[in-house]
Amino acid sequence: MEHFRARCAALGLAYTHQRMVIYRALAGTDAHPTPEAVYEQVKREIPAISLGTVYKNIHTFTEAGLLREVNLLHESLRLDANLGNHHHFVCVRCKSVTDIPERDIGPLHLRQPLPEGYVLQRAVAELLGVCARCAGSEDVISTASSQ
Amino acid sequence: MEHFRARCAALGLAYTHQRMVIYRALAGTDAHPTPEAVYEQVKREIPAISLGTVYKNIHTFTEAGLLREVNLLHESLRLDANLGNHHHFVCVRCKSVTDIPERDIGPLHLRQPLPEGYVLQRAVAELLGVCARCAGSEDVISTASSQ
DNA sequence: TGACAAAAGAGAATTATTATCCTTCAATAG
DNA sequence: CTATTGAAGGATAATAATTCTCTTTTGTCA
Ligand SMILES: [Mn+2]
Ligand SMILES: [Mn+2]
Ligand SMILES: [Zn+2]
Ligand SMILES: [Zn+2]
Repeated sequence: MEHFRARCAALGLAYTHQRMVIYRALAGTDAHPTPEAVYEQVKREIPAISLGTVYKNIHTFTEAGLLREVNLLHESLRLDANLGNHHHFVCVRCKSVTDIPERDIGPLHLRQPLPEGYVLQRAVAELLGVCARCAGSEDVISTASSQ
Repeated sequence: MEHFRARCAALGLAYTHQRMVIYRALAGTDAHPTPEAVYEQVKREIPAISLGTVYKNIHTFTEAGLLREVNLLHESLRLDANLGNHHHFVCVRCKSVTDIPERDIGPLHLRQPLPEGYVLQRAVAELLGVCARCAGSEDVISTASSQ
């Protein structure tokens, strides 16, 4: 766990006390906190830390692969008038959402019960990847000058 | 599709031209638009419509069950330092996210190929429901559709 | 048709996030 | 062990998304 200094070095990131405490706040919980929650936690140890520093490091860590975003689509509300059961493919590049018919994926059955007291209403698969348009127009290969 | 007037009546909602056009913009696409995108679409037909009206009706429709939010966690970025493969249970009440071990759910294998050109990177299950704390603390007996 | 609650429009306010600008500091070469 | 320097931090302004407040208009129903 205290390889953090080495991991920063390996990633070409400067090691700072702020980074260490921010990362520790995240790695030390199984909740899925907001930047604000991380900020509140870190402030207990570094009262003078800036919220901007928390945001900046969250992005740095995410780009470096030390963290993941739970919700790729958090930037804005996204709506769906299709009320039937179906799954979603989300493009990590353009954030487009494509419906996937329910029958295209095996039923999401629970092999183990949920934690005590939890009540399940619905289960959907979220497929993450790159959509056709983004895959075709990117640095994958410069064969495309379409669109 | 033009039962919309009747559906409004059944839901106790006043029928307005704005509502009809907003709903039509949503029901007429398989994209998963933002409120802004809906607003832009609707403005073509009702140039004087207010963005607030779009937001208000989106909420009204969602509460009425005519629409769904794609992203329950859009209010703020949520972070995860657990890089291993696992699934998530999201509480529709308190928005808490609980890790579900990958082995607790059958592998999400695709029975049909993705649309041409799509590249899959990762697949996760999102279980929606009510967490133990929320289920235990409220009149959650009718957990079908509340928020 | 008239009364009234609901809905729409305008714009201010709030919240989440990002950008800017200046200061401080970690890394590293000498 | 310094000096240099670009990266990182802190303060705060700016932006984007969403909600709130207030006033006017409109749909519903008697
Ligand atoms: Mn959908
Ligand atoms: Mn997780
Ligand atoms: Zn894409
Ligand atoms: Zn809950």
